[in-house]
Amino acid sequence: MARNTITDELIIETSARLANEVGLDTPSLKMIAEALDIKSPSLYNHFSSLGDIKEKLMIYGWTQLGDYAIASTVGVSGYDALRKMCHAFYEYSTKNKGVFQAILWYNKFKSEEMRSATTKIFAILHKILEPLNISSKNVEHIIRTLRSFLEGFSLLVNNDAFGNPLSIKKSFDLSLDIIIEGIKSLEGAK
Amino acid sequence: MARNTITDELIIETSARLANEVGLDTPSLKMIAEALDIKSPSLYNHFSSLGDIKEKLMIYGWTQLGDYAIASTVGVSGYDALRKMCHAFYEYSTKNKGVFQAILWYNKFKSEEMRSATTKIFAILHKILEPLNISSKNVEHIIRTLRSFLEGFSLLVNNDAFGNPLSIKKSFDLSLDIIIEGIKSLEGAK
DNA sequence: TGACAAAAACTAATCTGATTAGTTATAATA
DNA sequence: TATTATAACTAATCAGATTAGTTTTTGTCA
Repeated sequence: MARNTITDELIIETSARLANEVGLDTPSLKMIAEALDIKSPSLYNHFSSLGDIKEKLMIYGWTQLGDYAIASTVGVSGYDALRKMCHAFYEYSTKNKGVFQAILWYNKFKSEEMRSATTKIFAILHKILEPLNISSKNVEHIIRTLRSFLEGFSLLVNNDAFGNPLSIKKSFDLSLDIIIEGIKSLEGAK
Repeated sequence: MARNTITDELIIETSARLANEVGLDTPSLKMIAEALDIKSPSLYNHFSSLGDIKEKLMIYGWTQLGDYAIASTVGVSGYDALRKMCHAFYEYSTKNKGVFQAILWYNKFKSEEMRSATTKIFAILHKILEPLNISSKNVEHIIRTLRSFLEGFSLLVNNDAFGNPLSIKKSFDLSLDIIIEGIKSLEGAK
């Protein structure tokens, strides 16, 4: 062993902070190294490339986002829990823009590590949705609907893609109303 | 004037093709120049930087996507038109992955050119939604819902972010059902 | 028709940042 | 205390974007 002040975790946390401050594409090995007070080639003792760091950042992000979303559902259930979780997702994504950018690169088939970083949050989503009288074959589809909306909305907000005259919060709440009412009426009709 | 075989448009079209083939982040000035059979510094006679090219690609993408989406609604109206337009959006986005990646960078406040590239499609969306008995103050919010869902879903598909056991087409159609039913029931209740 | 001026292409050079090679220092452990 | 693996360092390489300066082309106008 040798000087072990700098851990892999510390590097990822530092990269996350920098990415949130300046955007994901911007932090270079140089910036990360400087923030840690080492020289950039030393980072190769921990990661194989800048791309590798970004990938680990994605996994770190999913884990954090998952924990945060799950924590938000404590003590509630049903559609209330679903709403809380969506709000938590949105909050995390817009307060951690750089990490969220990394999260968007998620590719289910890339590695076991990636899949497992998202297992928990999917399991909780299932637990929330299953008692709601939704046909089990539709639960999986509905999770895709929610995910698409949440990632899309957060991305648009982070990019200032919405015109400003209209409240973003109202758009988000109304969107959730629409989706939840849509689920109810569709499943009621079944 | 001088040798005018290579136009700005040709450069953007070539970049679009390359981006769709290898991903937006990948095409370098070198690749673009090689595809056009010129040297990379010559590109600076047309664009100020690689970032500039990507921005023009975004505008090109929004224009193409807009035209394609609008064309899809010819001869239909109401929720049918809405569905067609959504399908067209999805189709374009997943068949032009690189350009779609650029489209995601859209920032409403960045330039007049960008705003105007999206004016047409928003105008048509308004025309479709307004006769549907939706309160006018909600039309704008609902457009945000749709946009979020469409961009999010396409992004997830392009990244192979969905597990495969389940049909993506069914997810998309069910999602549209949910959103449309949600709009109806919400507006009916008003 | 022929010379000019603007535009576009070229080559050569610079700069930055990622990555690799090879060396040195440190800390755990036997 | 000597060994050894690891992590950090410096120096070097490489690639790609960008800039500087030069040459070529072509539409235009006298």
